[in-house]
Amino acid sequence: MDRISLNTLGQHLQHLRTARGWSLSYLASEAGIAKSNLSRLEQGNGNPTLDTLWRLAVQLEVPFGTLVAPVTAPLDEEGVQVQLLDQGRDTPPVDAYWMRCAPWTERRAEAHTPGARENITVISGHLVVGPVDNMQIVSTGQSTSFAADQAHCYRTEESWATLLMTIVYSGGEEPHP
Amino acid sequence: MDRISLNTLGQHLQHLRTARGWSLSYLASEAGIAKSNLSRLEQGNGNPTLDTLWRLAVQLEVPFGTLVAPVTAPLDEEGVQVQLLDQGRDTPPVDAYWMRCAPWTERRAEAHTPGARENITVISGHLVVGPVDNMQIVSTGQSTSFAADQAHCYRTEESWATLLMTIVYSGGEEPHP
DNA sequence: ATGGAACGTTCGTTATAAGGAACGCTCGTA
DNA sequence: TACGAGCGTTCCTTATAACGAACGTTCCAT
Repeated sequence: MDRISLNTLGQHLQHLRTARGWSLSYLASEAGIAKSNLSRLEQGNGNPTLDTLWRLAVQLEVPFGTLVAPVTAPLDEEGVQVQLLDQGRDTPPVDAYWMRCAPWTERRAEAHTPGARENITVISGHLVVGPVDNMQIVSTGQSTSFAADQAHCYRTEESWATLLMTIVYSGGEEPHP
Repeated sequence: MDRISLNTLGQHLQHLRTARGWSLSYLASEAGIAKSNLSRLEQGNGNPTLDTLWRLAVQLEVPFGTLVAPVTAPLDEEGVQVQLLDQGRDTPPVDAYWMRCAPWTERRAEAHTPGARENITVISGHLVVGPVDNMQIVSTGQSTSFAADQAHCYRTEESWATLLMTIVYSGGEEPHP
């Protein structure tokens, strides 16, 4: 938990509150917390408990994660943004990601667990993706699927690319043994 | 914040931890919190700070809200939750959705614009989906694709189903003319 | 002008979440 | 059998989040 996250939480809280035309005192009172508490949070200091967050989320009628969720995906490593969307823990386990790549970038990924497969659907732009010895071009709206239990790679050309990716771990094996 | 929420948080934490085959001591140490703290949380007592929740979410590689999410998320009247994830406005335009369906529910959808296709990837559970005269079963981790310029349908059986869906509008036609 | 009410902030106090050192327990292993 | 390593739990202590009563503002209504 760093200062940046706390700042975004504060800004987010204040935005949600003022968007409703509510005063700080009013929100604090309705949520059942001290206004000094809320004041500190909006300033980006403090480290609220789950109880406090919960009361605020209920009062603002906002899904819980929204209070803390960064405005945009924060991770930018070499022009690639990745955000975990959801995880399925049935058999097989499935991880779902949203991913955005800048033009002319390449992201290499190590092999996942044996039998794992990846599924790609391109939302905008196009990219070249797959096992390093068998990469394919995937255009806007298209999907592809490949074995991910070997080194693989995502590469963009002249345009940005946005895509959904799922990793399917075979036969109920755990992704993080 | 009531006792029930704390219990579900505890159960959720414990499930995520054991699913990875991690010991309580290990997770606490990796996340940088005292194991007494984690122990208390898993028992459904305590009221963690955002810092503590954050460290656990990062270590478990779980989206933040997931830790706290209620067992039964709010559903619309038909037992189906839909959330727009992203929109691509290249050619062709693409809409990306996350979708969750309760057991034994059926959602009918009208035809989209001519040439539109839908792409489904199942994250957990399984469902029967496609044009009403040609529906297919799709299991966890699998994908399918079908013409969406005719009436189509999503149907679950005995289990919940979570999926990613993309709608691809053909030839640059706008989804909402 | 002047009182009152509401606003957001600051500060000392109190409640409590997090930390850390025990404990009893179950395993393998010598 | 005895030992050590690791497990999860239970205390007690310490750090700190939440509270509540101030405070200085602003802005109306008197």
